Amino acid sequence: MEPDWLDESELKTWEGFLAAGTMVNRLVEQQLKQDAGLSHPQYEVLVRLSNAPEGELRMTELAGVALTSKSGLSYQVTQLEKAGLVRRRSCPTDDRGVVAGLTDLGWVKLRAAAPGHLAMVREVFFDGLTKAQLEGLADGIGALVGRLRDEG
Amino acid sequence: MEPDWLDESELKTWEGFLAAGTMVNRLVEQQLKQDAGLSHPQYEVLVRLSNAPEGELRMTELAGVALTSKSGLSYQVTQLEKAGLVRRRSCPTDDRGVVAGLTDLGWVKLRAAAPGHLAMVREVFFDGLTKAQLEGLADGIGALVGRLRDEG
DNA sequence: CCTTGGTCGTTCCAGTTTGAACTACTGGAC
DNA sequence: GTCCAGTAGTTCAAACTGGAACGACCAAGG
Repeated sequence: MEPDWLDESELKTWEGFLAAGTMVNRLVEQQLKQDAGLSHPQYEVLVRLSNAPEGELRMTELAGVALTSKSGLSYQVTQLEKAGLVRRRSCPTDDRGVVAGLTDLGWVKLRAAAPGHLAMVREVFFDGLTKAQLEGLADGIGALVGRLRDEG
Repeated sequence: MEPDWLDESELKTWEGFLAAGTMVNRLVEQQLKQDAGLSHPQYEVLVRLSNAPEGELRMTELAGVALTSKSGLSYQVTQLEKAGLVRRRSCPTDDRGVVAGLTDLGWVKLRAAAPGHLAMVREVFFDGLTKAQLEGLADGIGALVGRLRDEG
């Protein structure tokens, strides 16, 4: 006997959720790579840092936002360091720790990349939605994220 | 002067959208790998094939659903072929073409993997949403997918 | 026929991702 | 002090990824 499978509407929602995530990511990725030479994860790192005091953050805090695994973050920060956009220094209060911080060039690069990125986000995400759809989507997403954050 | 940046609510929605996609994908991926030894893309291929007549589909049709690039699909099908779950044969009506089809073992594997996968999808996605939230989410996703499918 | 522009699928490559070690350190218990 | 379980971050191997280049084929026009 089959377990209760997804009904037609559920299936469409689930597949749509996966497809939308994939497609949106791909478009954003391409825009960033083309216009700024950054990958999406790299851009995310710059943004997180720019929102932190002094533009600095512990590695763990950076990874905690679930963009990638610890090792993935290590790799990306190394790339950004090679590009001169980010600098590592050891954490003064914990000798195990490392804090990554934006360099001047990092700030410049981020400011230069932001408008193009923003335009793409609007184009592929917000512009396609009515106000009501956006509200509904936001509500659902909020519920999802809240739940996922709890159960790990 | 700054371009019109996302307001607080928009930002939360956008970041949530990315985070939800990432987290859900990770959990599904882990479940499949652990319980069935399949990656999510591989499972997707099996599902698409199982929904096609005779359990067979042209490579292009498989790739068209935006799971991966052409080369990525080629790779995954090769992996599935090595595992004995999928078989390739040349397309009778087009000598360039290749049709991939489920083997008996492929059907068995898929049927065995489906319940666990379904349970995980319910757990991380549907169970966290009220009926109203699900409707809103479905509506928004539908709009997004419709729009993205058009503009490539 | 024979081009010619296009499609199909694979292969190659360089970049990226992941989990599993591994080292170095922390902070509490004793 | 000295354990010791746990955490921070890096490094490694193995897998996966997308794009570009490729050979094979189709199909429309002359």
